[in-house]
Amino acid sequence: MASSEQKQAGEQAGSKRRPGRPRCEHSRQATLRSTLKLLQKTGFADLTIEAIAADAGVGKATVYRWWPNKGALVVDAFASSAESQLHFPDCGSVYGDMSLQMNQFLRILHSRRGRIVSAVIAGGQSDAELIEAFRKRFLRPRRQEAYQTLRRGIERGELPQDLDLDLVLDILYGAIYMRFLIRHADLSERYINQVCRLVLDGASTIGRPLSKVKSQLRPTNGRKMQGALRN
Amino acid sequence: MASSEQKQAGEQAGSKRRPGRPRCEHSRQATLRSTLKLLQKTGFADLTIEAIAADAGVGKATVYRWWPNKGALVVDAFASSAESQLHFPDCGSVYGDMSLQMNQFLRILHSRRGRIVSAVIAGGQSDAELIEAFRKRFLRPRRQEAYQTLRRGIERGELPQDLDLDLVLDILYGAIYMRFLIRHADLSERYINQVCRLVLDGASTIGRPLSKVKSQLRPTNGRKMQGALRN
Amino acid sequence: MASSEQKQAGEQAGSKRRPGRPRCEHSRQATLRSTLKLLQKTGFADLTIEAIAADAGVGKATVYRWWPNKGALVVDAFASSAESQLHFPDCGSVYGDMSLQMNQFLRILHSRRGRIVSAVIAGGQSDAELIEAFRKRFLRPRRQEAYQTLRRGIERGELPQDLDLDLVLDILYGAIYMRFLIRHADLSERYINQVCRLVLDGASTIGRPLSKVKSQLRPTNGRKMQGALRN
Amino acid sequence: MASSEQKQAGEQAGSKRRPGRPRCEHSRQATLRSTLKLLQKTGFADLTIEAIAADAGVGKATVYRWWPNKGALVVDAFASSAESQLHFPDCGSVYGDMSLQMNQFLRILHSRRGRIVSAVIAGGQSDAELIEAFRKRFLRPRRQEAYQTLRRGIERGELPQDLDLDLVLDILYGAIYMRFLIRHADLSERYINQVCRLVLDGASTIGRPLSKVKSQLRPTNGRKMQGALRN
DNA sequence: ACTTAACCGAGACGGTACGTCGTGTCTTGCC
DNA sequence: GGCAAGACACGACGTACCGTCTCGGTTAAGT
Repeated sequence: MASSEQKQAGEQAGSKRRPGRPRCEHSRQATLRSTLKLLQKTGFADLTIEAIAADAGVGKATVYRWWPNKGALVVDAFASSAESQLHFPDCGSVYGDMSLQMNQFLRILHSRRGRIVSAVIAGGQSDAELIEAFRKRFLRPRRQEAYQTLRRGIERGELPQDLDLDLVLDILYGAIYMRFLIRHADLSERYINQVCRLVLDGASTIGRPLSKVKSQLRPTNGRKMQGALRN
Repeated sequence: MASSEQKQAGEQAGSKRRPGRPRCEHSRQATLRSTLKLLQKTGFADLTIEAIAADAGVGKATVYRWWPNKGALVVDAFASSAESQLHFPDCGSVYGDMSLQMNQFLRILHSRRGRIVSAVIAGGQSDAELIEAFRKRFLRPRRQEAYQTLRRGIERGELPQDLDLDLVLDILYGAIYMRFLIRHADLSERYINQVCRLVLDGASTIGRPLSKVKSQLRPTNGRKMQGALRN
Repeated sequence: MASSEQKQAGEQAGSKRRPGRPRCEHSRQATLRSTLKLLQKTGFADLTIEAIAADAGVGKATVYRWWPNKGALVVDAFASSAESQLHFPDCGSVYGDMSLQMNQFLRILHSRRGRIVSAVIAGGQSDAELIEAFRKRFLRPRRQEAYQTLRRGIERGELPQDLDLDLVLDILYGAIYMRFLIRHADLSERYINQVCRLVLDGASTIGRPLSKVKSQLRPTNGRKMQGALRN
Repeated sequence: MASSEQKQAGEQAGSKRRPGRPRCEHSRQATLRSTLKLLQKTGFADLTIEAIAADAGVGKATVYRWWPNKGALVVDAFASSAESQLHFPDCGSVYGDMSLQMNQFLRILHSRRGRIVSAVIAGGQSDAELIEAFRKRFLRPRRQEAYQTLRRGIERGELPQDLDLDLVLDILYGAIYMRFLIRHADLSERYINQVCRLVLDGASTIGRPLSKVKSQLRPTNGRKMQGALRN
């Protein structure tokens, strides 16, 4: 994926311009633009290079020259659309910060960009580079900021010190992704707030990684485990 | 999707056989079997109906006669294979039952059939009928059982009476789906147990739907109003 | 072709009715009727057994039970439509009789049955039985009568005694078939009259078979042949 | 039909190449060659584009890009193979020239290419474009030459000046086509010579169009009005 | 009246070819 | 040498008929 980046890096490394006409920036952007546009209409599986090239007024060979396959192109297009960074405020409570942040995410999912997110995740199920790009360009940056939010909560004493941050964030966001992808129930602001409250409340008491917890991991008998529910 | 079911249901409803030669059950099962077999090798996008028909020794038209598209076929195959695999035991505690069931699910996801789950969800992002079939044939039946598990917990007093069951289940399973689909962190037994503990613990205290909290329909019930319950 | 005939003959030969339900005459006629109907719309190549069966409200297997292939069915249908025998008058001159007879034929070709004639000839190009049936059921009966017409002309002295009748008839009717099949020029009554006159005039002088003619068949030199044109 | 010709003509007319890769002449000829080859084995109805493409080592889409249907392809193949085969010589007499040319045609019909002629005429009975292509690519060019042959005969005085050339040619060739297509009698060299003699003899005396006969435009010519000329 | 056997309609079956579409590669002439 | 245009070999698509095969039901002759 993102082959254009690599090739440009190659140019700079040689410190000498390649001969011939340099690549046409206009074509590149038209291609990315058309990719996003069509992706919102048709989904990843039905997206065709042919249609993108036609829509962009670009030769098919030009597309293949710069992107090795559909996934790489979609990744590039997706990354180039990461326009407005999300705002992670500090409003004094983990619940407030997280629910605000998650509601921003919700609005993205409900916007036209949401179709692209689902398309990228869908495509990523059969294209390792595509899902990797999704993680690197979309998930990770957001998560870095979410870490800060949770750490502030720990400092404030709202959350235990040895909290497994990824655990909490996967639970929180997993609840969103689930309804977003499977669409079996309403993905509303209210739902997000409920998720937030339940998970953060659970985290505030027992959210530490099990490795540091004294109790058994897997009780040999379900009956005996009953009492262990409260750790 | 799942057209064979519907047509057969139609027969039974009319209580009178349709005229003409009845469908060949042998072909149906050979088709489903080949679908599963090939899906484990190639992934959803590269799976072709042509290959399925050839592998099953079945005419292509026969496949199209009973399944409108690749997705419906895959869902049918998946559902028919996974139907009797996931049990919700009663071992005396919500945590025990849920973590056991979720670990069963985990094993499916990690088996070769896991590819099928991700394929169906991926395909469903651009095919409404496909994701609907996934919900109807796979998600919903299991969820019915999960409701029972949670209700037993309520009866035992482990969970509050007015708990929003779907909320809890979406949080629990969302955490699994997230790591399964985005693959950014290890989807281990340990992870599942942690999720289970955190979420059920959170649920045991504050997981009631807000609407019921505000209306206070049944004040005689032993519910404890949380001070933190706002928004 | 015409397998139904053969089977019925078989019944009679055994002088004992076969057990079981006898064949349904209604289905047979509906099939033939639909064959003619569709043949007028689509031509031989595009005619399908499936469409015939559907149009006739008859099972496909019933068609195959009684006719081994499309050609045989078309032959039967064509033969069953040989309703009105042509009228071969005796009006005192070969020209008068033949032109009248050919004009009757012209009207058939221009009617809806004309499409069937062309379809049968077309189909006959890749189905020996079909063209044989055309000869036997359509061409031969007409030719028998045409022989009479020409023989009357010979008796009257209008045509030479040793005239090759088939030669003359093939020239006369060939001119019609050519324009009918290739459709490069108008196939009109006037054209037929012209053909008739030219050919019969030619026949009246030199139409004897060459075997009885003294002159060389193939002159070794074209120059010398010039005078031989008049025999 | 014959689309390649037209498109190439279009190029030349615009005197400017179309953009994009030009068509591959090698593929075109391989396709035509395979068409002829297979047509001699299987007949028109059983000929498949799929087999042609496979035999020619050509993509099926490439065939469809240049020929709209099987018929057009067959006509193109036939025309391109028969173009330089039929010569109208000038050996000093109409009879000599015509019989020689008709015998050349006879040899074609009796060769393996004869199957192609009958296939095209057969296909043309349910495909107007196919028979039109046959006329344009095969019949018309040859007829132009035949006109010359007959006109030479007129100049030499062998045939009357106001002879209807198409009438004579349709009678001559119709006799061939009839036996060729209906196959009810031997289509031999002897037959052709007989036809030739009879028809040309008939033409030499009365083959003028009736319209011109009645108007009597040029009474100086040595035409003998026939008493039998009525209707 | 009952059995028997062949008929019938409907339509599913394994196939084959259809004509279309998208893939990724290639060849042009222009820039 | 990049670029658009578009032809190319390839392969899967979803459809239409082929000729065969079950089905349940019908129709008569022979018991």
